Amino acid sequence: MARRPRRTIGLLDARSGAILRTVIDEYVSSATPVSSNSLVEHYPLGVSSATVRNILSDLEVLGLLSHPHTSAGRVPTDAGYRYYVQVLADEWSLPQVEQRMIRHQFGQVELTSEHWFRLAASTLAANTGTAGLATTAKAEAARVRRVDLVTVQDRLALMVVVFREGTMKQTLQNLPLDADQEQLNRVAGLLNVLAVDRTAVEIEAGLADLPAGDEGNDDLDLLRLTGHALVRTMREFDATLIDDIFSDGLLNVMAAPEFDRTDKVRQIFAALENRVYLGSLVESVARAGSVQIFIGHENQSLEMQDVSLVLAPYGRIGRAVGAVGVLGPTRMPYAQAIASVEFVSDLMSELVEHLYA
Amino acid sequence: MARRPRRTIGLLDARSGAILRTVIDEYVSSATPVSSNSLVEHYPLGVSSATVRNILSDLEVLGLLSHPHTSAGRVPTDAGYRYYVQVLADEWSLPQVEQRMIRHQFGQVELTSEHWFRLAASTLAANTGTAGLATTAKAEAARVRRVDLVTVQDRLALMVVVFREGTMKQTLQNLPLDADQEQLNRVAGLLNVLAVDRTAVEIEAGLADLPAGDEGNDDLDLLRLTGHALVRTMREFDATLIDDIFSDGLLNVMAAPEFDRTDKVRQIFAALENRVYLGSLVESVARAGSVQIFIGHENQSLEMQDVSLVLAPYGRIGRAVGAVGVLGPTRMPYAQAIASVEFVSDLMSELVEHLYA
DNA sequence: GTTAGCACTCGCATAGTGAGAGTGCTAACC
DNA sequence: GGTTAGCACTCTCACTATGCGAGTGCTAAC
Repeated sequence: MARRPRRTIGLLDARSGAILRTVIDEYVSSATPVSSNSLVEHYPLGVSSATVRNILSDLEVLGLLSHPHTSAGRVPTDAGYRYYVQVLADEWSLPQVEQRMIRHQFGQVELTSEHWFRLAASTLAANTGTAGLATTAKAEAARVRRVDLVTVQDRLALMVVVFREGTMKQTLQNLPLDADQEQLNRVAGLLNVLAVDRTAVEIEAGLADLPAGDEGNDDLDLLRLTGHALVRTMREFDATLIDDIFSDGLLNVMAAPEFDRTDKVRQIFAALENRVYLGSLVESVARAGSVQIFIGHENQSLEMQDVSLVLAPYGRIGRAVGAVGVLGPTRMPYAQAIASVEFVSDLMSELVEHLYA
Repeated sequence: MARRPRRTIGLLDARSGAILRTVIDEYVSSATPVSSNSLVEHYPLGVSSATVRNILSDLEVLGLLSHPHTSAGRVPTDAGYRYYVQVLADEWSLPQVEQRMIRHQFGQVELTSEHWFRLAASTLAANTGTAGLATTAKAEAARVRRVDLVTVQDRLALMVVVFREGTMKQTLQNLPLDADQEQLNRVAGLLNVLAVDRTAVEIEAGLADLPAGDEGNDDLDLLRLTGHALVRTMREFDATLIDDIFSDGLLNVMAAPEFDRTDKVRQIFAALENRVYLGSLVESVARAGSVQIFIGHENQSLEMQDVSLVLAPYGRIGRAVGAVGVLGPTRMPYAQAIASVEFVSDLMSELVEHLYA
């Protein structure tokens, strides 16, 4: 339907765009299909409901809106939301007061990465009314910051590894001989020389270069043993897509009317447990290097067809990278979500920066 | 209604007890109200449905069964389940094959407490069709197994604490002066002398006994600083009721017909987030020293009125204690749940035993 | 291009109905 | 006295019918 030329935004002329935006804003806040009447009543559109109906009908033909049934109002489609976030959404940023408050909270909390993740998730949840997510930061290949060996029993030692990315792992290690803490300290010293700042591959190479034979040397034997255990631990860690994921506000999402039936809720939880898919999302967000939005059917994962994700990477691209974001119904306040996620991811990046000299 | 004396089990005569048990078994597996007819059809009771009806009616008067409405069958009440677990439930134990398989799995998994918790939770979930839970072990007052200090930046150090109970904590620590790793190693050595095997209170006392003044001594200053940070960390840890809780099989529970409405599901999650109440349960289970069952309304917590918990402590009473258990609808296979929880708690106790010389 | 007017569609709430399930009671039976 | 057959009674559930209200889509006039 060609109309007189107007300023167009994206594919739509200004008026159609404005109406689409209004429909989405209205639907996001009310959760009920939006009728032409309610639009002309609540917004100063300057046209009659009949005209609005014509436009709504056009938007439906374009696949941006849909119709639950004949006598119902309009509901945005995934494509509609996509157009909205791409073209229409007003720039929105967290109020300065909010920003200061969040910064303050991150300053107040104990200097522990776990606290940061939790705080990031809960901040996002609170600011968007959806579920907040935060994954731990991971590098392609983890590098050791420090290894320690602690006696537990005569022939059992605890190996504690701290990675440069901030995560820790502990494993128990059976020893072939009695070793006291003093000896373990010596071995740990050697192990640190071999391992600090190195990846699994590099450490393995270093182990191969150790003087061979020399069976009598207990320290060297223990070094080999614990070194290989360390490499195994690191391999396992490297193979993990997401080490840990923190979430908050899932109860928010459950309260949304689109999740009144339990099977929908189950999908969300199944989705969150699908580390493979989430891992691929985090990876793609890290590659993109900026906030990414996955709306409903755009998600490959079957469990995610009814939810949207807004994710942003944090950390240093190429080194340790994680993601923060929100998960909610496709009917989500995208502008706020994007702004909040961007803000928190910047904040997390600053914090991670601290952990690298 | 006095009848001729019979062998009575608990308060009920043998026949009434048998019928109550049958009703519960049937209801647990079918999830639909049990009618007098279905009982006489499916079980060799040797009496007519009319007689069964009389007995059911008596059991209802006693408050052990209830009636959704006139023309519906009977449903057990919380009191009915209580009587069942107390008096009626058949002894049940995990089949030997199961037991061996589970033992094997615990042997296969990497020697990391986190893996054990996850395995415990998933084992319980799989064996009972409900949600499996496992909390980390905690002592009244944590004792240090090892402390380490790692340089991060010139004036920023990472403190890694391993507790005897197996948990680890890490915090960042701002330093008043530049300190290289060598110096931190020296300080950490002193800190370990002061802290190993000690509680927060004891370490604080030790710090107070340090030679005063002597401002020029950097090592001593750092020792004081990190020592107090350590005490703070431990205090916070001691104040936490449950350090961490692992769960698995929540999707199982959601699939149960009693949780078809989302608001019921929300209650479960709210309940799991209620660390205070869960902590009090773990404590009471630890005090009791054996498996405890909390059925529906017996729970103080409002969110738990529709669920039952079967919990058992593991670890060494008086030292590190945690709990494993299952959470599900009150309509739960109690006998299996009790046996599974007991078995897994014994297994976890064995494993924890390993961590103490 | 816009708008008033109106017919049309469809969901939803309400009421009514019949079938079916299961109980509770009574009177007879052993 | 306990047990049982028989039957009336109650209540839910599924199904159908009905009317209302909401909202659209179309048409003809502006």
